[in-house]
Amino acid sequence: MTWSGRHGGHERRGYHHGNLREALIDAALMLLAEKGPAGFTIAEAARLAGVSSAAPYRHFRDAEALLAAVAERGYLRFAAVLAEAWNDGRPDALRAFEAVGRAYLAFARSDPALYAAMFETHIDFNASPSLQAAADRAFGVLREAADRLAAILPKTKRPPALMMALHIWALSHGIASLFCRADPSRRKLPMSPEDLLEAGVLIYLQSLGLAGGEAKKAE
Amino acid sequence: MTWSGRHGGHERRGYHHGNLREALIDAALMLLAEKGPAGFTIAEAARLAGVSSAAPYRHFRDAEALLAAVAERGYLRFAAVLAEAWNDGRPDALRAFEAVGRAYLAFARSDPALYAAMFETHIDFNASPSLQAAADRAFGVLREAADRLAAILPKTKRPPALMMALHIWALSHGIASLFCRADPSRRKLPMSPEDLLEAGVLIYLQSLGLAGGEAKKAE
DNA sequence: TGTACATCAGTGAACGCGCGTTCACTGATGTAC
DNA sequence: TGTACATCAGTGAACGCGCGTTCACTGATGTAC
Repeated sequence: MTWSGRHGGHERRGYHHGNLREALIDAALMLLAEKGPAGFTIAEAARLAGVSSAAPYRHFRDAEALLAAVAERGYLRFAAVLAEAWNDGRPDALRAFEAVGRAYLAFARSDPALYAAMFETHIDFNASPSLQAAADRAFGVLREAADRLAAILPKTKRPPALMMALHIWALSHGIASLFCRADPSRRKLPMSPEDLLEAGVLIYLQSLGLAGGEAKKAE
Repeated sequence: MTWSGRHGGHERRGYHHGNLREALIDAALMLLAEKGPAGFTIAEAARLAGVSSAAPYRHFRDAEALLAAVAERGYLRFAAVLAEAWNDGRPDALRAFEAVGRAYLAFARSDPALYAAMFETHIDFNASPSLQAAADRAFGVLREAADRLAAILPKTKRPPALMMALHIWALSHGIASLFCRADPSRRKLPMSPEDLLEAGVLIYLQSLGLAGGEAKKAE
């Protein structure tokens, strides 16, 4: 496949690319998807973007900086996707919460390279405040949802909302990373990852006294 | 004992290395720990093992084959560690189950490079039957533990044991991979990963009707 | 309005380097007789 | 028991290649006046 240097409707006009930074992030993403983190090089990203191998250095100090930019974009999109699914807790906290879970898996599934760049690359979050902020924003959606859900649980059984958020995050990430991959390293599963996650979350929430009509019977 | 021990095992003795295959796996592991999957090369593994750069090709077709051998060793050790913690369900299923959880995290924590080679490298399990078997053996311990645990749950609330095993596996893996890393990409946590996992498992099992008694959640 | 100029994003050639891989070879080991 | 020989795990030199990075440069753009 050829990549003539066009990006998002911006026509390549000649000497100046116009949007090279974004084009390089796109290119890096394609390489990650194709060859994994080990097969990614700055030189090839430049080639994909249609510029000389020296050009990327105008925008990124080194390969790590480019990958951090990829991850940052990933977290921003991730936060947006989760927030949209949460929809401010509508129609009710539980259903919105489950929509968030499905959105989580859908994201990992539809863009595995991006997800891997976010969670499998060993990035130093401390090195980039904006990356840290983007990641925090994504987790913030989960945290907010857990808060709202905790509020409707009976007080006697209510655990710290932060812990709930961490449990749900870990379970979602575990399922995504074990069962949602596109490559042959994915584990086989006798059910859909979405069903597995939803069942797990329901069992978990029942224990916390979620009064969900048929979801829980009097003990 | 003579001045040159013949069966030292790790002693280089001249033209023939004697244990190069294992030495290369060791070397690969060190490199993975130091530089991550992207920084690993066959040439450097050979250098670390003290042989010429052509020598590894007597044992491994390419870098991927070496990494698969690393992962296979990892799964074998993992299975052994988990089986030891399970201890055939002693003293009782619940306590043994929690010991397995702790052993899971301890493994990920004490040997993050090995854990990463097993779960973050995108290996094709289908390409190597022995690798597949080793991985199956590790999951088999979890599966067996879930079976035994399910047996003591009230029939009305008992879910398929396979699903239980998958939930626990995903939760453990999620916590390990998010919060047990040794590098700066690890997320901060207001509690120990072990406590987080134990609390999550307890909440989950309570919902399945695990008889209360000692299984109280922390307030 | 036109023009001179500063700024900046790109070029392309160059460099040293280390990797993957092949090759004919060589030294050690085990074994048949 | 000794010896001849097959086998095999290593050597070391060689090669082509592509990467990372630097450098002086050049073309395009925006703007002050």
